[in-house]
Amino acid sequence: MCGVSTIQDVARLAGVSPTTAKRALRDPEKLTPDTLARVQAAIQELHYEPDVRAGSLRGGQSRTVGLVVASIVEPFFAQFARAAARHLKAADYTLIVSENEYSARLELPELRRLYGQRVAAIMLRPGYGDDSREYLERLRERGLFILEFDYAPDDSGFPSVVLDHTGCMREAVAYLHGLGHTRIAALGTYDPEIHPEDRSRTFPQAMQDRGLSVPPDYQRVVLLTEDTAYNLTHELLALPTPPTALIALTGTQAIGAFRAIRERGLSLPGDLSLLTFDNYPWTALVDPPITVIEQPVEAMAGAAAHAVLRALEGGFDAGRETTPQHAVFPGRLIVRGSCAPPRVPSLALTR
Amino acid sequence: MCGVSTIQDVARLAGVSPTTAKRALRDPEKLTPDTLARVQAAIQELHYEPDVRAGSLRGGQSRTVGLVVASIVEPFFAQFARAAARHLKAADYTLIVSENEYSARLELPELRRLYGQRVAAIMLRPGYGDDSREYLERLRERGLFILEFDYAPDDSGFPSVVLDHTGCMREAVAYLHGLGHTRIAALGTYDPEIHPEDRSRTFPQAMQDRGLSVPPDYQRVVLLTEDTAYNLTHELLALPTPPTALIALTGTQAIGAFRAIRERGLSLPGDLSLLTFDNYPWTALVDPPITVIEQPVEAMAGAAAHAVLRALEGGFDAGRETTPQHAVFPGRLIVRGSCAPPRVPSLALTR
DNA sequence: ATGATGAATGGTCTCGTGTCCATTACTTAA
DNA sequence: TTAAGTAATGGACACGAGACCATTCATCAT
Repeated sequence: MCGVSTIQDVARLAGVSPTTAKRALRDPEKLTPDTLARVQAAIQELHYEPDVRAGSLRGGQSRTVGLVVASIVEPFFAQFARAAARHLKAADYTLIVSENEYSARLELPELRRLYGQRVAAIMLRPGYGDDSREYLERLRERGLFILEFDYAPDDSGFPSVVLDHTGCMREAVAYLHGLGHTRIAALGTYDPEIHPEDRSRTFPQAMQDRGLSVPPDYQRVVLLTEDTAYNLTHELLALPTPPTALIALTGTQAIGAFRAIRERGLSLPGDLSLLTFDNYPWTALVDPPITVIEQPVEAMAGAAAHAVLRALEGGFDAGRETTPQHAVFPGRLIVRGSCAPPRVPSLALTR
Repeated sequence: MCGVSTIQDVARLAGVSPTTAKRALRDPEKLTPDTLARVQAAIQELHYEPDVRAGSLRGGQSRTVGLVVASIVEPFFAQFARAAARHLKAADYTLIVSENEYSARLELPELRRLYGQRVAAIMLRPGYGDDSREYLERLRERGLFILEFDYAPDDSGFPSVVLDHTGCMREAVAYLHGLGHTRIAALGTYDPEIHPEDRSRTFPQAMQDRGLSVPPDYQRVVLLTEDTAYNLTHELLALPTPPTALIALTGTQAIGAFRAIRERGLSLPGDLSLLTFDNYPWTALVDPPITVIEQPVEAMAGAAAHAVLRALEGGFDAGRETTPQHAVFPGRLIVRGSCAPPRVPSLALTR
């Protein structure tokens, strides 16, 4: 009873050839009812389960898809992973998840590992830097379907699924400006190498569209973590002319910002306005509840999964479209209580 | 340049046999420096990456470990997955994560999928019910190392890594009782089929140890989700003699409970005390900050990963210990502001 | 009665790698 | 110089399943 049973064992027990035995699983209608029953009984008795590794060895790629997120602890990515896994599971694909911590350097070994498993496709939140860029191209040449999500570099030749970061940023700035804010800071400034990320990148433009500008001393290049958001918030609020409104780029950043704001004894929204991306449950529970921009996570994950399935299942060159598809999803501003007009009339308005 | 390159291609390019070529990867010291250099150059040029599926086909099991969590969106499990993945990655194992939503019925297909991948071991938060019990036994007979974490059924013959649920529950009850509470409710009642979970199971005993009892109308069998915690909280607080203290069994439950409490216009800790498992960042941010029991997630995940590695790497029967190891980790009560003496002197004290 | 047809089943090769054994060349001691 | 020994390299096979082609047997039309 110990040890693994193969289709050979099943065949022997049922008194048929291996070829016939596996037909019981793949084209049952091709078999005599009697034979079918005998084979099925053998499968039952031996608890036979096909070895997908051996099966996929022939065809080249496995029924496996890699998902590289920045951090599985960030609920956005966890939700994304869950939803994508559900869709892929329904098509009998297995998802392998790994993390890159927003870094292309850490991402490279993950990609190698996934390729070692001969995944059929990779869904990737690209990390910062180009360390893995070349490798991704090579994977595509090797026939893998590569899809970027959450962030897609400008020059990316891969299909992508992203939030409408630009539109969301514009809406956030418009909302805060409409309340009277002019001294607005985002928790992180764009940097092509250290912090290339579309929310921070489009923030200055969103400000300019409203006739506003970002003071140089509001511009700090940081990473997307709770601690850096915490430190950055402290630094910004200690400036001679601190911002009157803060935009956190992720829910994790919002936690750091909220902590710092509370430590400084400032009250929301009286002393300061706070707005964040990601509608996490806790954002509605704190006092005041935080105004957020919600991402359609499920929809984006579904779109990503279906793009993968279309490329893999679909005919010959379904994955080789000449122009890669770029899907952009709208965010939704949910106004709660963390934003209000600034206390002191802004000087910038009189300029 | 298109297509996948194999060790054969490398060998051909380097002008050696496949056997020699792969020695460049496995025992480089066995080769002449000259040959080694030639092969390495070929590997570089072709960007050769071994196919782990083919490699593992021979040995039976793959360098792959399955992790079945209840919900990847629950930060406890996400953290666990991250930490376990790090340890396993260091030993060159790949982690495949899947979810069972606390249900053994949903778990069974997940186990089949993992076995189809011929994972070498499975780390499992067992679901409720015995649908998959028999299958797990069979996997063990097949040589897989099975480890349970977070929850281990009484009769489980598998090694396990769990929190000291009993001790934590006792500490929670002792703390609340020490404040004067006698009408304490846990958000969920033990049921062998629907809700077998150690926190709720040991709650009545923890109460009894203090001379307290759980009123029948506080006992409701529910699932571990935000919505059920929300509904249950509403129901409990609508009782003629509602509890004066609530214990949420998970951080997700705490969100539901907090929402319901706020909706009823009750204030913490004046009208009601709330205590929860899982020290999530937001619990310190709400008003009042919530008193929690923190789990040593990283340590538990590390212990689980090392148990797996010991069983897989270690000699012949390292994984076949006669008595399975059961590791129990202590929780830590972090007192914040959500618990206080009950407003009305409890009648139970005078009984 | 015979050839054609088609259903049911079996045989063989392939995938890419690891393991084991065989072979070659080259050194060293007698 | 030769036998023994060793370092370096090559060849054959196994792993488990899928793909494709071959074979057997019964049925049916001519």
